[in-house]
Amino acid sequence: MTGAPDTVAATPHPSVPRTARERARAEIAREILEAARRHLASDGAPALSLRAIARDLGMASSALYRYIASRDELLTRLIIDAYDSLGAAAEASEALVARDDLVGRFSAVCRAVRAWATANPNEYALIYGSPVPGYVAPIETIAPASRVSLLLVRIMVDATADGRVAPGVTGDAVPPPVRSALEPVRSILPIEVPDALVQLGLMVWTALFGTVSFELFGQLHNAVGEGTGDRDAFFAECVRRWACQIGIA
Amino acid sequence: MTGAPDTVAATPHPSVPRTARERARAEIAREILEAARRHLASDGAPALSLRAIARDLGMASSALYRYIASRDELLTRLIIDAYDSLGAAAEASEALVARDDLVGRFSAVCRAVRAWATANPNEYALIYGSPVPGYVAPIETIAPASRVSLLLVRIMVDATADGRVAPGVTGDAVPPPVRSALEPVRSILPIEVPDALVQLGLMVWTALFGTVSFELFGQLHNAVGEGTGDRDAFFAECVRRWACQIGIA
DNA sequence: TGTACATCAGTGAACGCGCGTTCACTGATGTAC
DNA sequence: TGTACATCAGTGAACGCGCGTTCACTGATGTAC
Repeated sequence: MTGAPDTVAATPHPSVPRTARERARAEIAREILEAARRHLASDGAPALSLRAIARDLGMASSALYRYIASRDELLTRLIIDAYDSLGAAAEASEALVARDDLVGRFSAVCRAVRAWATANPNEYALIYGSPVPGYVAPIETIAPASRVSLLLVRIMVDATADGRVAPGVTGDAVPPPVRSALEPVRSILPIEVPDALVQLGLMVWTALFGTVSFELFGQLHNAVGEGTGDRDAFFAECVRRWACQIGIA
Repeated sequence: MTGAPDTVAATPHPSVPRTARERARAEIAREILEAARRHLASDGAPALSLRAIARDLGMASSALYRYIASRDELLTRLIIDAYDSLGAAAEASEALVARDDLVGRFSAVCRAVRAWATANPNEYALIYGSPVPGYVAPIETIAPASRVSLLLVRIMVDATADGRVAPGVTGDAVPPPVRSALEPVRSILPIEVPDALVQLGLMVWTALFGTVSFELFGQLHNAVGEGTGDRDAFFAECVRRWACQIGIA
């Protein structure tokens, strides 16, 4: 693992591995992840089996250990992958909207989250469902996990900067104990953002994923219609009202 | 299973089994459920093992099949149990509050849900976490699953009946597609309850469990403080604002 | 009250399965002279 | 360009584990006469 940095830098394509062995290795590493994703998508995380992945790739199960340290490490990679995939989808949708259309940006994020979750239910369950007992997510997952919330945060920051937060929110104080609870988010925000907006932002963030989880995990049964477009209409109405609640509409 | 109804009705304690065999059977059935609950609480649903339960009770694993049909059936019983336990806790808390104190009743329900979930994280994950792949909840779970929502519904009905819903909610219409999506809940509600209140009620219900899930499943890490009382303060503030949102405060 | 028979809880062995991980090994690929 | 050695991907057998479920059986409890 000492390597030779300048040798690498001297090659025409520094990011592409040079030797045949390295190319093969990268390729197979990719195939392992792909197979793992396929199994995750079809059977869910609890049923993810290293032996099944090895079978898929036509190799001995022990060979996987040249590429991954353990099942937990593979799970971690899948978790990071899922967060990144969701984050990228949300960012792409949000980027299409004009910067000063705050409600549009907010709606785009919400819709993207729901669409991604619906398209990738097992990936969604992996990151937003019940934690696997005994598994602890390492630090590397934190950054990817924050991508969606960062988008929401930026919308609130922009709203504050442009003076477009409803007066009902700006003029709304928050008790001292709550202020202290909000410290972690506060610390990454400009002081101009009012406490109430931070609180409301957290509530809407939580409500967004709560709604998506309820829909995906079957909790809306007998509560919200399942006819054509019913769920879509309900969700759209939620989004509209959330935007009002954080005072950007 | 034909039985003799009048014989049973003639006994002094009709609900108590008569013969020694029946008493023993009921007792052991209870012990099995208790052991299952213990394992669920300590290791979580995915790790629940019939053999482990049998070991706990000092009996052969095959003997369990005199009491349960399969692992899935046991899971179903635990799910019903969990819903009932949560429902009973929420009902008990809510019952202590004066009927005309709508905000008090609402807060009591919210706090009870969070308290129960915190005290029984694996039970909570069983009913509100990611669904077990391949397991489908049978109809018997529906009624127990509705106990909490029924409490919330009653609060909204009472609020409507007493004319105590904020005018901002009463005078708020909802687009026709949303109306259609809300049909299932509407059908169990008096016509007087405004559409907007139904929508808002669903949103708050979803937000409540979304918040509890986020806290329990570790998603609030780096978002809401974990110092003494921080989470309590944040949750209390959420509850306060939810009450405003549904227009009862 | 006593006997003959039916019911049924519980046993223990077995089936058949799949899993994660380790280890000594082989043979191909890469490297230094 | 050619040879000697080091690296390392992949193999296949094995370890040790646990699981849900079935089945023929035994012996105690209950029932009918």
